[in-house]
Amino acid sequence: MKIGEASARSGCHVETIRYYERMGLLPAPVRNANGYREYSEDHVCRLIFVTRGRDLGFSLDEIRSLLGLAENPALSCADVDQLARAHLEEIELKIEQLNAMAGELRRTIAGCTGGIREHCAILHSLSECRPNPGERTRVDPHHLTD
Amino acid sequence: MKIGEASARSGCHVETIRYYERMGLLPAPVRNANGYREYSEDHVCRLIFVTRGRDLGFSLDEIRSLLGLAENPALSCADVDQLARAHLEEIELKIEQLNAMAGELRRTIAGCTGGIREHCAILHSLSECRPNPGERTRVDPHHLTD
DNA sequence: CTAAAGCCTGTAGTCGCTACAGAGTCAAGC
DNA sequence: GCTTGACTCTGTAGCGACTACAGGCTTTAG
Repeated sequence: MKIGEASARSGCHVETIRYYERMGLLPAPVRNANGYREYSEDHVCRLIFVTRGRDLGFSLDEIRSLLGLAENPALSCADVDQLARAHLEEIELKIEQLNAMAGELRRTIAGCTGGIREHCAILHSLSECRPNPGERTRVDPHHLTD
Repeated sequence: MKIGEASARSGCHVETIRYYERMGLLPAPVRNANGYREYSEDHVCRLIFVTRGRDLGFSLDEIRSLLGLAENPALSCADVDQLARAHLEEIELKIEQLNAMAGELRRTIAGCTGGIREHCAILHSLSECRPNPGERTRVDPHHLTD
């Protein structure tokens, strides 16, 4: 099948498929006479593997590891398990941080009367000068969804 | 004060301070004879404003808006409020998605016996070929903290 | 036969920084 | 006075995971 069909079957944009090939996550398919990529079922399965890993929040690097593990039957499942556990911890941390952010936002919104600017709790809370705040953690607000 | 002190006072890396200036989030400070930037208390406050907005998950663009609102006393608090509410919704969505991810990871981890590869639930769950999966959402797993 | 859709390569843009390179400046110690 | 190291400057390139072109080819549908 051509890249368009592989895209439809895997749910992966064509540009992303070519990107994964460049990144070494997808083996380069054979080309037919006109130079078009010709994909097999295996490619689609692999694309789904990658896509599904991304959905679970794994980085491409982690997925590369998972693919390596999946293709080396001599290795034990424990490696995979450990990767997943580490990843779960990261996600849990992130949820915690987001909950903290949401709580703070709710508080500041609750303090806002929707009226006069001088009393706006949000701007006030943002403007508050904290001397020597020290190290802070920060959560990336972007790319909520594709 | 020089950029190093502004950095210490605001908790913002020096490179980030210069970056915010380039991005128009921080007014360019005066320069003294040697060309060094000379910051005022106001600059530090503004840096803290930006930093705090980032901590709450606002994008630099949103912070630019907030700064505009904060500096235009004619505008009502309602604009600020709306921005914050929209942002809160995004965060709540993100938490939901992360919870779903965590749940799925926990399930696959629970199914893993830690033993023989053929029975590894994680690899199996990733490999599962789903025909025509349709549109999926995806959460960026990166930049948990700085 | 023609127009649109699909495919190709290569490169640049996104976001919010971070990390250099290569140069100048300044304060402290010898 | 001289050296050393810390600080500052500008400018540019890199990160991750794509996305979006430009400019050209091929295939397909009407």
